[in-house]
Formats: sequence, C-alpha cells, structure tokens
Amino acid sequence: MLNEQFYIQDNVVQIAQDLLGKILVTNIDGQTTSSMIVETEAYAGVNDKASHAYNGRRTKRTETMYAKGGVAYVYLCYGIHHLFNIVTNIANVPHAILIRGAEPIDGIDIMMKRRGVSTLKNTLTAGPGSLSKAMGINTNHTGLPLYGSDIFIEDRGIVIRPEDIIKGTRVGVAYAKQDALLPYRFWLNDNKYVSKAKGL
DNA sequence: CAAACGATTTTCT
DNA sequence: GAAAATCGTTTGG
Repeated sequence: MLNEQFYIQDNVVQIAQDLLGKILVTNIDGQTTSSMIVETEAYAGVNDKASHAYNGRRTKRTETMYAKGGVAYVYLCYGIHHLFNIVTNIANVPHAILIRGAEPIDGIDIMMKRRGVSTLKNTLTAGPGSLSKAMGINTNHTGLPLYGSDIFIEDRGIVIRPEDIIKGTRVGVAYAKQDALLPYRFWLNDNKYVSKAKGL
C-alpha cells in the first residue's frame, strides 16, 4: 500500500492527480471491498474558500484535517451522505482530497448489498455519497490512519496516461466565490464511474 | 438554546 | 427538471 511519505507531500493538487488509478480498499464488518479511484477533488487548506478549514477555521469536526497526512476525514453531508476524504500534508496544514468516484473491483456483491441494488450500474460507486456507502465507510472512520487494516490505498501498478486525466472545477462549491473556479477536480477520461455532476 | 445550512442522492412530477 | 430527505455542525441570539 502507499506509504506515509506519499500523503505528506506538499502539493495537494498533484496528489489528487496521482490518486487516480490507485486502489481504495476497505475491510469493514469483516467484509473486504476494493475499487479504483477515478475522480478526485483537492481542497487546498486555509486559503481555499471551498475548504472547511478556510481561514484556519478549526472546530471539532475539522480537527481531523489538521492531522498529519495519511488519515481519513469522513463527515456527514445533508444529514444523509458520508463523504470520504484523504488528509494530506504535514500536521497543522489542513489539506484534503475528496474521493468522488471509483470503479468497483473486489466485493462487488457486498457493495451492491450495502446499496440495496440487485444489478451492477455505474451509480453503484459514482459520486462521493454513493461510493462511501458502497465501501462501508461512515463517520466512525474519521481520523483512521490509511496505513491500517481497515482502510488503505494500494498501488497495483496501474499507469494513467497524463492525457487521460481531465481537469475541471469542483462540484457543489458555488458558495466559495472565485475559488469555485479553480481547476481542482480531476477524473479519468471516458470512465463511467465518474460522477455525473455538472462542473466542467 | 434555537435556527440555518450543506464538498448529495433519490424520487416524484 | 424540481423538490424532498434528514441531521450534525456551525452560527447567532
């Protein structure tokens, strides 16, 4: 799996791109599932109006973002959806990367059961809320290290060509004014597990 | 202590 | 295409 050094790099935008094609593995409730990351968004700390940690905002919820890179930041959105982020950079620099979409690999039957569907469709793991539910991730996992046995990320040698990485604006952050225009969203060209949300 | 609000998804019209 | 679902966090009184 990816080592600690990977998560402590300074350039969160670069890490967000490097995560494409990596494998997210969860071992939750005794059930193992994995999927290839195909869509990410970078949240670049205190100067990023779209980030929960903008302007150094530090609360009980966002405290996890200030941890040293390599832990999970999971929070509840709209009272319904658990959104999974990867914290990066050194301690007290609140960078994070939202995982928005992934392509199912192992334990597809388990993921379908968690989502309550009987057929495999792209909506199984497209979109941050759906992905978290399929992988069994919830707010109990916030702060968990990504080097542990419950949640971790592997490099299985999948190489993504630079021309297959598409850049765009982030989704659902219109409130961030000019920072909403930053090209901090990355996804794989033509992958059907990329969320359908608007934001090109 | 009360009220508003999401880094969204699903369902209904 | 529009609106509901639903609750912890954050902010204001």
